[in-house]
Amino acid sequence: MNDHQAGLKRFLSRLLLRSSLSVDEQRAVMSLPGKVIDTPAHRDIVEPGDIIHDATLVIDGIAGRFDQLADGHRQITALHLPGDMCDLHSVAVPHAGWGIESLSPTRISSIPHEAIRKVAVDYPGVGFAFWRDTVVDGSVLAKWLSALGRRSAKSRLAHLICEMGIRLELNGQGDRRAFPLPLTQSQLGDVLGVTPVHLNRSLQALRQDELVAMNAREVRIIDREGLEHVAEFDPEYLLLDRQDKYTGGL
Amino acid sequence: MNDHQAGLKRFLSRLLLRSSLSVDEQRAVMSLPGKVIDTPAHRDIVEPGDIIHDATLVIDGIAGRFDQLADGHRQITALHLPGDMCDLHSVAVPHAGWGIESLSPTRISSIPHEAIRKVAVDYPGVGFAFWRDTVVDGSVLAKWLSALGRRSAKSRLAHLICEMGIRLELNGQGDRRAFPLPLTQSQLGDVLGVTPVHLNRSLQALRQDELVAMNAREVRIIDREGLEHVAEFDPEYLLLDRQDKYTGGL
DNA sequence: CGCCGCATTGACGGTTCTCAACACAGGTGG
DNA sequence: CCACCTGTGTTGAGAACCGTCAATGCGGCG
Repeated sequence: MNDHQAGLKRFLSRLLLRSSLSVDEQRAVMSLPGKVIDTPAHRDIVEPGDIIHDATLVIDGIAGRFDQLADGHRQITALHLPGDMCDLHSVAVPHAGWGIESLSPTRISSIPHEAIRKVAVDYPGVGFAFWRDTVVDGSVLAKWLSALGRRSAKSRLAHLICEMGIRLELNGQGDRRAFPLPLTQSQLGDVLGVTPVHLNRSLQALRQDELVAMNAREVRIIDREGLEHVAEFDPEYLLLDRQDKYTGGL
Repeated sequence: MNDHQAGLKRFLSRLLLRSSLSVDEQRAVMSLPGKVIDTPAHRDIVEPGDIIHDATLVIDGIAGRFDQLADGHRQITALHLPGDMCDLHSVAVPHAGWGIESLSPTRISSIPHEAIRKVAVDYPGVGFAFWRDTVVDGSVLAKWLSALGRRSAKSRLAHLICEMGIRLELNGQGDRRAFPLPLTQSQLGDVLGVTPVHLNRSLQALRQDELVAMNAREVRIIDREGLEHVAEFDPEYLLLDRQDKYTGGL
């Protein structure tokens, strides 16, 4: 199995987490074409304002969706792990108001919108799974918005660490108590809406409380329960159960 | 035409803004069933955690989607105007992690998911329009996230006022310089992630700068250009143009 | 070795929160 | 008609959170 197919397989697993797909439907997803591209860290994969014709599937590394302000400051609005289709929503809305950047060295597969659309139309169950995947993306976005509006930086950082643990565990990259997270403090600040300096201080507060030990490469959670308490973390918003049990199989 | 149909018509206009639909497809949307319900202000229409079987179409008034914290504080994550389907995404994900509340006295129509799903499957173009509508919702969410992370309260308030002007103008409720906005300062604070006290002070700053005059019922923008400058407002994220020109008509 | 990006620390200032008080309008019951 | 109540808007003072600026240390890499 080549890298592109390995990425598709992870993407398919992600879909199957929330949607039932028949063998035919699964085969249709697995037969999507794509071109593998390697990028170093800190590169823009999609520039804000582009009109795009291909979706970006993360095979390895971490990518970020961001919004850019006039002064050049960035707010990262989503983190994308291996198996995530960064901009599945771009299939419906090709005019990118956002950008995508590689946060760590990243291997991606570029998949033509046209092929994705054809699968969605030919297999309504897959189309529904795509729609649902977009909704999951929005659910995470809403939770981040709520955290940014109502929680302290320390609590937001704890929340993000809890979330990344669950998502990476699902991907088979470590488990929820210890996992790789190759992000700089500056990038974490761009996610959480704080400056690098303040992120550093928030992190030290978590270390001081003996909740977590982490560096630029990996996270070790010392007291998961305590961390979840600081974060008020409830993984429900990640929608980890089958959603189609309520929708007549679609 | 009854109220339910009037609401559907506005919803259809919203879809047509971004997606082309054939006469048959439009008729399918207009034939969706629904039950009209009136609610006073400050009522929960959907409780967080519910499993829901009907989507909520706003016919009149303003509704808000919110996330609730352990201490009872709310963060409003979306505002829904007449013609908006509050929780179209619930068709794909019926397990609500969010809640919906009426912010002003509101008339809604409750539309069975089942009917919406059937239309989406029978008419792939409509299904695609639904998906696209969900993406627009996410685009606004991302812009709000970015504002919350990177802008001052004053700038965020200015941004929200600019956005509401455009959205209400599209609805035929006033124009972008003067429009009804029946929200309390406390509710605006819940949208912008600030306390009512600080929202009041941010608003006074805008009044001081002679940018806007507003009360609990309506907004009059005195200097739209100045306001957009404070907000760094660019309406692109509202995706007001036809998106299907890039997607082969879907 | 020297360079560069990143983590860390300190001092200071601005933004926003909390707590508290008061004004005002609309609605309700006497 | 008036007294009262409640929700909302407004203002002030002090504290907590977070940003800015600046300097230092540290590790990887040429």
